[in-house]
Amino acid sequence: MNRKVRVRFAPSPTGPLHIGGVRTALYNYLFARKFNGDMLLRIEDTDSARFVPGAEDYIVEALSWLGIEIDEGIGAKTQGMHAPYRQSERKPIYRKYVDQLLDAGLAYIAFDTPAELDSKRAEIANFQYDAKTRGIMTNSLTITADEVANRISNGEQYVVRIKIEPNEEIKVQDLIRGEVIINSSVIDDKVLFKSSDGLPTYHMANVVDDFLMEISHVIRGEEWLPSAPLHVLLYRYLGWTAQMPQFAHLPLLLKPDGNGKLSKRDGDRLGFPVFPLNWTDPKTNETSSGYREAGYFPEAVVNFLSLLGWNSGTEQEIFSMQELIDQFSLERVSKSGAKFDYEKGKWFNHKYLQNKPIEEIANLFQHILIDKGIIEDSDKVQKITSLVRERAVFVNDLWLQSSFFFVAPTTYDEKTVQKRWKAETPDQLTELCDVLAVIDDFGAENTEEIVKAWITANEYNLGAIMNAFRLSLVGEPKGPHIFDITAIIGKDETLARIRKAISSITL
RNA sequence: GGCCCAUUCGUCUAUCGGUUAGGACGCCAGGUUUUCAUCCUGGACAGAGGGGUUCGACUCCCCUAUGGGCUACCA
Repeated sequence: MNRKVRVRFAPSPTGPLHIGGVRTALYNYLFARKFNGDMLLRIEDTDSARFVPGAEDYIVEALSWLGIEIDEGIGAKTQGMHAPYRQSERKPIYRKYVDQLLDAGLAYIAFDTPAELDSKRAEIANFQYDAKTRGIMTNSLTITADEVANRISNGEQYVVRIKIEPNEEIKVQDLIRGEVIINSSVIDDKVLFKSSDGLPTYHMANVVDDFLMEISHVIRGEEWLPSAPLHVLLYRYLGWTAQMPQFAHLPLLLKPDGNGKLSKRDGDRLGFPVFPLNWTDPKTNETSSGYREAGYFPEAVVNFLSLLGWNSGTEQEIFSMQELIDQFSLERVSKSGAKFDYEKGKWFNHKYLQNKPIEEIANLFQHILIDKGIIEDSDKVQKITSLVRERAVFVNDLWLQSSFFFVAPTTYDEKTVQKRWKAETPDQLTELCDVLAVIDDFGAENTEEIVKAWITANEYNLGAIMNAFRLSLVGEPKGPHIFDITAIIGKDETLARIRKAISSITL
């Protein structure tokens, strides 16, 4: 089939977009771009009870942050020819197709209340509303047309159910899994439409919209695989088999430990984000952390996610969005669920932090400094950044790695004092101050040369001097090359720190 | 319970009947270093089990086990 590739990401606005949803959106996007197709964003808000304010904006913002561009629908520059793209706003569209099924005898009206259904389920083990049981239920198949009309005109609520013929092998061609066959007897007469709000359910709305929006490929999570045969049937009942999209069901993202689908709880429990952006639940005020606020680069998140369930077949690990687009294929999506490995996610961010231009990283760091009330010229910030960035995973780590450049230590690491601060240390450091005080060129190389010559001349222990020196400057046994530090903080500050250490460290 | 999907190092994965089963994260060791980290080098670590098919199975088939998903007037 040679039709234009059109895919959609169709989340339900019931809360923040889960990271698994992000991956689904990403794969849709990569597929669309690869084949010069269209990426649509449609909001599936047919369940008015579960609507959460702000969720839709969140979805749009998250995709935008990640660089997943929407060509058509919600969040697109121009809405597109199939507007509206919010199912609640498409309400008038669906009724016609529901009636079409009803008129053809492929669906029927049912009056059973939720309470009645519950009691049936309690009464009959494994109760399923289907060919075997619909005869004992209250519906247009068991009561007269007059009574149906009567009940409706009396304002009684009803649903429309699909009438599934039993004992038929329904085949679903899945681009990732191959042919999946399900016997129609195990599918129940799903509700397609509810009179209470005049809206279709997911299954109906999904099929109707995918048809009307000319969707060519449905790429969605594996949790939809069991209902795919129902959708196939719906396309057939509606007479749209020829236009039916191709299906691809993605493997799920699993918990890092143990088993099961990755959930919000796991993030809280294991201490990593499962959402792209921070989110505050409008009802409970509960907040969930996001990758963006945790300091991730969107490119790193995209790269990380792209490899959770797909691989290029090469040994390449770092991919730009364009490289992903060029190399992506559904055939190379794996079939089994992928456990979410947060450590690897950090590794990706580390890589991106190293590979980005130093100016860009320094600029981000400068904003962090400003937030802390530290004003430094960008030249100096860039120098410091280049000294410490290789040890940072996130931009925020730069502060942890370099705060001593900006703020003199006020305490000295106890263990290091024990190990490095000897009885003779104060005298030696006082001597060091004298040596440093007369250096004109305080550049790293020159200072190092002079200090080392002094150490050699006096036959001091290099390690002993240097470690005490470091402790004075940093307060901890960490940090870059000592003379890179002294060069940046300058002679006066260096001397002040040594003197302060001498006066405050007592054995 | 029923139905569906899946199963290679701890994790993400390569392998599309013949390989010393490869890479990456993590882990361990060594090296670099005045410290910590980075980095470099090396190492340990895998085909769930049982039957077939085949000259030959990680690869194909079946069974079992295990894991996951679905089973709503939720998506």
